[in-house]
Amino acid sequence: MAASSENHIRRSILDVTRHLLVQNGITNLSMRMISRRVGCSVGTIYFHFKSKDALVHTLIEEGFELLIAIMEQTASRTTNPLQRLKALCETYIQFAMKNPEYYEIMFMLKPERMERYPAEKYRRARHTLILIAEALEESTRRKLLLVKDPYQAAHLLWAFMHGLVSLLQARRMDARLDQQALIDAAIEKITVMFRADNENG
Amino acid sequence: MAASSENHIRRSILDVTRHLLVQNGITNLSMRMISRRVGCSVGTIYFHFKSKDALVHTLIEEGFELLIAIMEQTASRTTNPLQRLKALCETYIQFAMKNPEYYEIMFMLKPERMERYPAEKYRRARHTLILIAEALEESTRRKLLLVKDPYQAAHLLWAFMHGLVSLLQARRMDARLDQQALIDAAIEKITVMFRADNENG
Amino acid sequence: MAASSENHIRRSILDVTRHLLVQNGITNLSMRMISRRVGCSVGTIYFHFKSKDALVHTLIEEGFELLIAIMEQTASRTTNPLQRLKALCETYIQFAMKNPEYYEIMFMLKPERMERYPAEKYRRARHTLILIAEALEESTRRKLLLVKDPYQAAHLLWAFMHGLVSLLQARRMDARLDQQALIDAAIEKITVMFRADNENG
Amino acid sequence: MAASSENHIRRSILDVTRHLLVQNGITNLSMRMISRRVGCSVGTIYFHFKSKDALVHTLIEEGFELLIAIMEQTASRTTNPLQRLKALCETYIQFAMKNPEYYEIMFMLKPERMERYPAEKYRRARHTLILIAEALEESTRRKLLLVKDPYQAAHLLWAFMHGLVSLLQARRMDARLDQQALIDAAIEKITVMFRADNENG
DNA sequence: TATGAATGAGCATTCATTCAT
DNA sequence: GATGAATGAATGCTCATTCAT
Repeated sequence: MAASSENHIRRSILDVTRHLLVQNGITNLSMRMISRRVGCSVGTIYFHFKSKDALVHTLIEEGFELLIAIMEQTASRTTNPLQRLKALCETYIQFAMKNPEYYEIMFMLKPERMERYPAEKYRRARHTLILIAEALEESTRRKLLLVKDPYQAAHLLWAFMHGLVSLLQARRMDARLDQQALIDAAIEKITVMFRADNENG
Repeated sequence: MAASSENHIRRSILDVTRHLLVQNGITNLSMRMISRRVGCSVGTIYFHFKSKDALVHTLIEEGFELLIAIMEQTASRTTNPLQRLKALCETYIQFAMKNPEYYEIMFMLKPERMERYPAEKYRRARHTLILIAEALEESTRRKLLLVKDPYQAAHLLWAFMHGLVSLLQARRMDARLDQQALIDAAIEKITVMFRADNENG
Repeated sequence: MAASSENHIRRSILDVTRHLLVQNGITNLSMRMISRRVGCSVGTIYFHFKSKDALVHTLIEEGFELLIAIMEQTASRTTNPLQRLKALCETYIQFAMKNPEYYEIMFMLKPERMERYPAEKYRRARHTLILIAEALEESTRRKLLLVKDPYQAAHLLWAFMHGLVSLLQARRMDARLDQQALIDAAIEKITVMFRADNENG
Repeated sequence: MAASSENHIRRSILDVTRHLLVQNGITNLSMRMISRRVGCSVGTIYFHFKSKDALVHTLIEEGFELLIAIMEQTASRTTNPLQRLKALCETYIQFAMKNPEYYEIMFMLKPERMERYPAEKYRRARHTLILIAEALEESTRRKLLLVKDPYQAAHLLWAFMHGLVSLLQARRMDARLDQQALIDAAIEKITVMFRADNENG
């Protein structure tokens, strides 16, 4: 492609922003700081991105593209719906733990504090839920699980996973507990939760 | 009396702060704004609280006292451990949904961005986990559930509940789903998760 | 005398202020800090002193009273005018070095920055100069020195001493020089400066 | 050119700061006031100077460069050491009287109140003392004066001059005395102080 | 006498953003 | 494409002072 140098600095800005996001959180993110770290002027950032919000939007979009890509890849790799469910959950948690900065802006911002971040962008999260719901539904069809409302159930699984990763990332869980053991136990419980013989009404 | 009028403004400051916390989050919380809303000068806030941090600390402490109080009350009200477990979870979720501002400063701040908030205060959250762990353990003793590591299991339950309430509060779940139905379903799953005959490892 | 408790706290305020003055200088002196150190409320200070300025005025006055007292005592103790001159200079320097806080507010404040400090208070410094001028004049009369304008000469001596003590107090002189040796040398030079056979015009 | 307009405002900031320094002293110097007087925003000052301290540092450095430059120029102009000594003293006093704002930040701040002002900057004052000491030493070598410890003697002369200019600047000397006459008398005494036949120890 | 509560103006500093060049 | 210069509003916090009690 052409414009390689412009892409280079644009990419730098995005990457520096991501790193600063992990370190300082979104609220301590400043254009000045980004420019200093990138080694360009603030004006340059404004040339590539309309505003600070636009810069963060771009990262949010990138994050969702990345997450959806790996979730679909995972979904397509396994035909057994139960195994697929487990794999999807593992993929989600892995994504969150490996990309805390993406995860933060994708899932941990409150909408009322950033009305300016277009809601429609966040709705892409549903794609992930649909993949999970499909695995639940197919499992039910094949009598491997018994799930009445797969879409709602997908939300419950999401809640579980989200709670786990956000407490881990916030380092709020007892440090004496083994992190991987917790994740493994959680994933095991996920399949248990919807066992056919558990449904009781 | 003097005491009541002095308490009045102090209380006002705390309450206004809580409300602003829900609206704007902790990072958009400003002393000026609090004073404007309370109808006093900034200096007055500084008369009652040493600093912005001290003001937030007071709220954090209040929140934990409130949560622990109702959790213990709940725990003491029910002898059947399975019912107690359920009641504890309901109480926790209710607390979070009714007091989003307390919940935010208690459970949704990342430590690296609030080093100045004394860690020891946050450790009080463990009291809640211990109450849950005890219910799990007693249930196991009475063969109502089968939980190998009750403390770890309590963390898993906590993660589930935390994920649920934080996604609900952030309005990130599909609005077409009924909120109360989701909560009920979650609580039902919680007991299912540790059914005796589910343990397979 | 009666009013002992009131005097006690009043005295405390004055003494604490003096100590803070040495540590922080006049500009970092705050009513809050004084009250904290005294262990009373700010209001109490305002009961005893009309304002921060009035408090400092009181100290300035105290300082001048003290200085004038010891200068007069010194003057009255020695009849030989040359010895008296030397003793007066020694006394002045000693006062400055032992009471840096008094010295600061007495001699190191610029009038344009504190118009509110009544000039007439500062004029009391002239009493000191007159004692020195008298010693110079009497020395001249007795042909021990040759001083044409004793009052101007007193000002020169004052300048010398003031320069010495203020540079020493500000720790601006080379630390490798012995402080007492400098003072001794200065005092020696003072008598030399007005030797009869030095006058050449 | 661009360079001239950028320098223009930077220079304005420095000059306004100097003027405010004379009027109000360093402690009453505020960034707001500077910006108001310059006619720019506070942010602009912060664009040109990292902080208030950095701004003052720049002035301190400027002051020392100026003083050292004219002292060296004076030193190089006269070969006769006695005349050189006199000229150096005149130059020093002139500098102080003409640049009271530089003089204040260079010589009248107490170190405990300005720890942040790098000590190494102040040590440049010694250069001035060395020039004076050299003149004293050469005068002694040529038997024009008799000075045992020229470096200490230079400090004494400095003290004398510093006392004179700081009392004059603070307008603490009797206003009826002629200022220039005082300065002249002081300079005359300076040479007298170290006359060969005065040394008696 | 003494205090606790309150105020309003002030402080240094940082921020997202703009724009001529 | 990119920058340096500038802005105005915001931030947390401190200050001397007042006054009812």
